[in-house]
Amino acid sequence: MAKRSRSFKGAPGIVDVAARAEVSPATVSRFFNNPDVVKTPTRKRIEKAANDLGYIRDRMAGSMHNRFSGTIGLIVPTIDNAIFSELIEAFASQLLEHDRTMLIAAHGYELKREIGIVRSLLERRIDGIALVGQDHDAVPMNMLAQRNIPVVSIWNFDANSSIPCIGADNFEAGRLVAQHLFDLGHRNITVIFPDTNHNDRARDRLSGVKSVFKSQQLSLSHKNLMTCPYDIGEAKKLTMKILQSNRSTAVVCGNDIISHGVIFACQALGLNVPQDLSIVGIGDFAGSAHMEPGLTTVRLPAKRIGILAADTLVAMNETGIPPKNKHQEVEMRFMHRGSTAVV
Amino acid sequence: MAKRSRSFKGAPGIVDVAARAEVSPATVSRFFNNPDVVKTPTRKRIEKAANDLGYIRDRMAGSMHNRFSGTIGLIVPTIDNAIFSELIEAFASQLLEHDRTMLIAAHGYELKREIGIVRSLLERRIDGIALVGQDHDAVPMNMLAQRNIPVVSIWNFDANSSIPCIGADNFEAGRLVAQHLFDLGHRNITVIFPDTNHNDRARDRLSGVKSVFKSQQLSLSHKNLMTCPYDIGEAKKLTMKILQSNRSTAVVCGNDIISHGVIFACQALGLNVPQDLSIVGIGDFAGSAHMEPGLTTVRLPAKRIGILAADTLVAMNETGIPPKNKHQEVEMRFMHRGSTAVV
DNA sequence: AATAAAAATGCAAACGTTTTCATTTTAAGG
DNA sequence: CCTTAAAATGAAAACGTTTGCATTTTTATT
Repeated sequence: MAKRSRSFKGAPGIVDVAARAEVSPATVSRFFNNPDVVKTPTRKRIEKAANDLGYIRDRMAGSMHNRFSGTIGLIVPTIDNAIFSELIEAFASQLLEHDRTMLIAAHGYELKREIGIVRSLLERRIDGIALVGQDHDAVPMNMLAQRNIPVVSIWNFDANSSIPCIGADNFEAGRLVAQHLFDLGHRNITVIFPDTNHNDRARDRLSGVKSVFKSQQLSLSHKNLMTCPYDIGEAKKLTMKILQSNRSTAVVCGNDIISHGVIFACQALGLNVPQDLSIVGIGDFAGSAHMEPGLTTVRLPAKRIGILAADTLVAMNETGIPPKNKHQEVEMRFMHRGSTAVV
Repeated sequence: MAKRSRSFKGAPGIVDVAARAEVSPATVSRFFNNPDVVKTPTRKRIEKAANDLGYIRDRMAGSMHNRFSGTIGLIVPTIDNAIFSELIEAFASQLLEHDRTMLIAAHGYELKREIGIVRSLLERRIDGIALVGQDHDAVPMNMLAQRNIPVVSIWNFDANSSIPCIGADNFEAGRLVAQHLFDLGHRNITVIFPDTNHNDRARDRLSGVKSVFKSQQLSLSHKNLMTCPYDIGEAKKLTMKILQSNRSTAVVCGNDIISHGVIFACQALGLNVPQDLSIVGIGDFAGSAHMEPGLTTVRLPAKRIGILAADTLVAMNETGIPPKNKHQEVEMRFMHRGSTAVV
């Protein structure tokens, strides 16, 4: 029986391949990492040997030298929600293009959980990490900084962010939808937003909405500003309750999820959208374009953000460190659909 | 300057902690992996040293001995879709409970891509992997088998599956919704399903539907069996086209996504659901319960599947290998909501 | 208090690669 | 065909842990 160092574990190692190809392990390593430095005939032999043996390299072992693991982390508030799924998919696919893989975790909108997650990712030696938003605990940020791990903040654009960011201008998104309603003549407007604590995206959007109210000399009181979780059912329930006493002509929702709930609530109550009530969302998730009526909203290019984030992170650890353009803004698009009309 | 072997890289290593705590690296290692074998005072010293230094262990280095990396893979057809997001989130969270992390990738319903993905995951030394469905290319399955990597098939229950599986009886799901329509008196039924090639879930559901047709002596012809991708917009478009010439009283959809599209199509055409058309889906995704009308469907416990899958995989590499109950069936629930009515 | 057994710790050899440096082979130039 | 430079390969030392074995310390027993 030939010399098969690792065979008892079931898998051949680089030395097995080397032996079979009659070269040194070093050359096999080069074959995989830097193919053009090995002569063609040798290359062929190694390739054949590797195939015959079904060799799969152990990047982990390699990473002990490399300092790079080929794995990049992504932390999102939640996976189980249309909001981020497009982003996640795009990020993962683009990483695959770069021969990297994604390690993902969700903190469920509890920023404190991020510290444990970051630690766990760090223990697995990630080469970089993408974090949603700008609000983060100092502890994990320090862990990352101390280790010089490339970090990007995604989703929200902030020209003053200390770490590189890739995202859309959420203030502007909020401004756009609110202004749209005012332009249609609405003056009695209800605003339904998620909790803005530890959530810069929602906070910025709300600021944008408020800026329009202010410019119109209107007040946004407690009575017409409601808080609602990221859940269609909750949004629907809440809306059905407030619509009994509330005579608004329009609703601004902090995101499309809430909008869906509001629209369903109207349908349940027999209200006509947009004749009886105009509704706007932010995000343009799957379904928003096709529901009836179509939801007027702002399209945030989640896919593009995911791709840019992946590219940026990979570039950060391939080149030196910080990316040329530290703050990358992606364009939004206002989508005027059937859920809004003149008052 | 103290001896800091790895410090130039920015991060302290186990020997730095050992030096500071005045013990050997071996003891520090034990402190982390098997705390109860180290005496309390020593433990305290190590803990303090590790904290002072901000030490984060390098599991990768440890995995060179361990054979376990603490990382588990999940391959799904798609991330960007309500179908699997609940599953993914549950799987990831449960793994975190077990101090593992998830490596995830999507093949976009192209089974051939699974081979590259599996290879990539294997190179990262996953401890186990969960695959959606039973239809898989032989190549990746062999790679996994050769290496003795625990594998579970999730989503679909199949009592004869050669690998462990955790899922629901999709045949029964199809049977349930079709039978429901027949029980309501429907005889002219359109069936809209995703492509069943390389998709055992859809295939089994369709078989279930067909079994009802057969038992009712009805035929399911080309004319009333349509294929449609997993996309609300496509489903809506298709439905709007076929509803012009088609006088069915009910539609069976292969999944809730398609159902949503069908319902929106009806609303766009001014048809009343369920009076003019009854609609059933399968899955019970986010939104199905709250849309108007609520969608009659079958609830597949995605969360439970995710948790069970995580637990099973972890158990598989903690105990010996194969789980006690190789085939785990999770219960479904038929959800009768507003989208169906007597003809 | 002495001895045996058990518990805690240390030493040093792995784990499977990559990489530096040295050596051999090939190609180029005259 | 010989010399020199360049290209290809090999030998061996890392990388940061874990772990088997040996050694020391503690606890229990008489």
